[in-house]
Order: sequence, then structure tokens, then C-alpha cells
Amino acid sequence: MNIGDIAKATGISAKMIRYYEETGLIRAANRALSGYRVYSDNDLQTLRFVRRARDLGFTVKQIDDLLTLWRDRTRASASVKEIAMGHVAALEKKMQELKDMTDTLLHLASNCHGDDRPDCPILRTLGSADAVAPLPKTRDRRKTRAFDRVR
Amino acid sequence: MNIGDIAKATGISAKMIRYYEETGLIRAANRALSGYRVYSDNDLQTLRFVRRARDLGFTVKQIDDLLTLWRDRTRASASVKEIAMGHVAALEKKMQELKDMTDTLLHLASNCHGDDRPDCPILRTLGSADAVAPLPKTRDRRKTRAFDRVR
DNA sequence: CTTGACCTTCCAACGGTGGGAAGGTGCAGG
DNA sequence: CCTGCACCTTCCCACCGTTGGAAGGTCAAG
Repeated sequence: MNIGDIAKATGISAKMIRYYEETGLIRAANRALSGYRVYSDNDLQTLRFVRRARDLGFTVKQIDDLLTLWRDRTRASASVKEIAMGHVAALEKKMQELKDMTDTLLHLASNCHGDDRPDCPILRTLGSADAVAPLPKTRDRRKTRAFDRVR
Repeated sequence: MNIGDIAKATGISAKMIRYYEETGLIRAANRALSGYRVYSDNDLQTLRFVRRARDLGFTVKQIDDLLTLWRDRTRASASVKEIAMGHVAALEKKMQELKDMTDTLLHLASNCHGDDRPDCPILRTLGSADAVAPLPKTRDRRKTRAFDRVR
């Protein structure tokens, strides 16, 4: 299998497969005489693993750890579960942050006419000297501000 | 006010304030004879606006649009509301994706002993030829795969 | 042999943010 | 006045994960 075949089979772009090799996430593929990378069924399985872990939102570093455990026949299932549950906690924290944002936005938008008049409480509040958060219960929102944006 | 003062007042780092200026999000600050950037109360207000919109998860591009509307005295509140509600929709979509991930992970983890035995359904499933998603209702999960990772 | 689909490596960009080097300024204390 | 320190300036680099493109080599079918 050439890189294009395995890219199709796994859904990972050829670019990314080369990148994963370069950064050491997967081991370097064998080469044909032409210099083309040649992949085995084993490689296919590994890359499928990577793809799925990626779909589940694991970082490349976490996948690296998981792959090590995956390859280790004597691993303890507790180690895997620990990584997975730690990741679940991170996902849930992020969900809460997103929820706080939407709550705030919906609150602001609910007071906005949404017509052709210029007055808009969304802009007014963003520009004012007061804090934005109209939801006093989530007092620690301020600390967790720097994270990924929504595209 | 120098850049450090305004950085403290807004919670945006001096680095980022220079970056926002460089990329055109905010207009270039006036300079003192020394070359130091000097900020007015007006600038403070603008940067506070930026900071809050950022806290609400808007991208820099979206903030650019919002700032334009903010400065336009004749804007229609509908335009602002549209941007805000579009953003809410994006946030909600992302939350759903995160929820699908956690559901899948919790499902996998619930079948994992989590002891010192090596057998672990999390790894087994990730490496298998079958699809990961054990939740047939979210059939379009596959399409929306490439997005930010959770740190 | 030509054509087109594939492969190779290399270099750059994205969005946001942080780090640090090398040098200039402003102000207080001695 | 000199020294020291906190601050400012510009510059370049790194991160993560991914995409794009250029310039060139290879393979298989027509």
C-alpha cells in the first residue's frame, strides 16, 4: 500500500501521515526502491487507532501514550482508563465553559430587539466598564479564559 | 497610559495588544517622543470590548466585525444579533461534539475493568476494524471531525 | 513516448499566544 | 550625575495540527 491508499483507508491525509512519522508518533514506513513509502496491514491498524483517538479529541501526545500502552501486551487496563477518564474530565470542563458563554450570549441577545434600530445591549455591555458575566453563580469563569476558539 | 498600564487594566498581555495593532484589529496607538505607545480612555474602552468578546469565544475576525458595528452609530441591532446568534449556534454545535466524545469514552470506559489486567476494551476498540461510535443516532459525527483539541 | 496520477522533500501559512534577545527610556536613590 | 531597575521598543522563534504549494521523481495506461 502506498501512502495514498492508506490515507483513503484511514481518512488521515497523506500530509498528516508524513507529519506523524516525522514527529515520531508512528514509526517510519518502509520504502520501495522508488523511495515511495510502503505500508503494511499493521501500519493500517495503527493509523486507524490514531484516527479514532483523534476523533475522540485526544491530543497527539495523549495518543502517543495510548499507543505505547496499546503495543505493550502487559499493560494494566487501569493506566488506559486513567488517561481516558482524565480526558473526559477535560472535555467536560470545556463543555461547561462553552455553556457559560452561550448562556451569557443568549442573555445579552434576549434584550436586543434585533431590528433596524441601532441600540443593542450586546454591544453596549461589551463596551461598558462593568463585567460581562450576568450569571453570578459561575464565579470562577474569569480564571479559565484562554482556550481554543470556535471556528 | 503606557502599554503595561492598559495591559493590566484590560487583562490582555502587552504582547497581544501589539499583535492586535499589527494585524489591524485595533488602530495604531499614538506614540510619545520616546517611541512608547500612549493609550487614551477610548483605547481602553475598545480593548475592554475586545477582551470581553474574546472571553465569549468570538474569533478575532468576528470581533473585527463587531467592532465595526460598535463604531457605527447607525448600525442595526439585527446585524449584531445575527453575529451573536451565529456564534451561539457554533458553540452549541461544538458542545454537541464534545458530548458525543465523552459519551463514547464513558461507554468504552464502563466496560474496562481498570485494574492491573492487560485487557482493555478502550484500546481494543480503537485498534479494531469496526467504527468507534457505539451511538448510532449521531450519524454525522464523522463529518465534523477536524476541530480544536482539548488541552 | 506521452500523459496524468501519484509520490518525494522542502518551505510557508493559519490563529493566538508565549518566550526571549538586544537595545532604548524613565525615574528614584545615593 | 551615576547607577540600577522597571519598563518600553523591535525582532525572531516556538507551540499545535493542519493545509497549501512548488519543484521534481515514478508508475501505469494509452
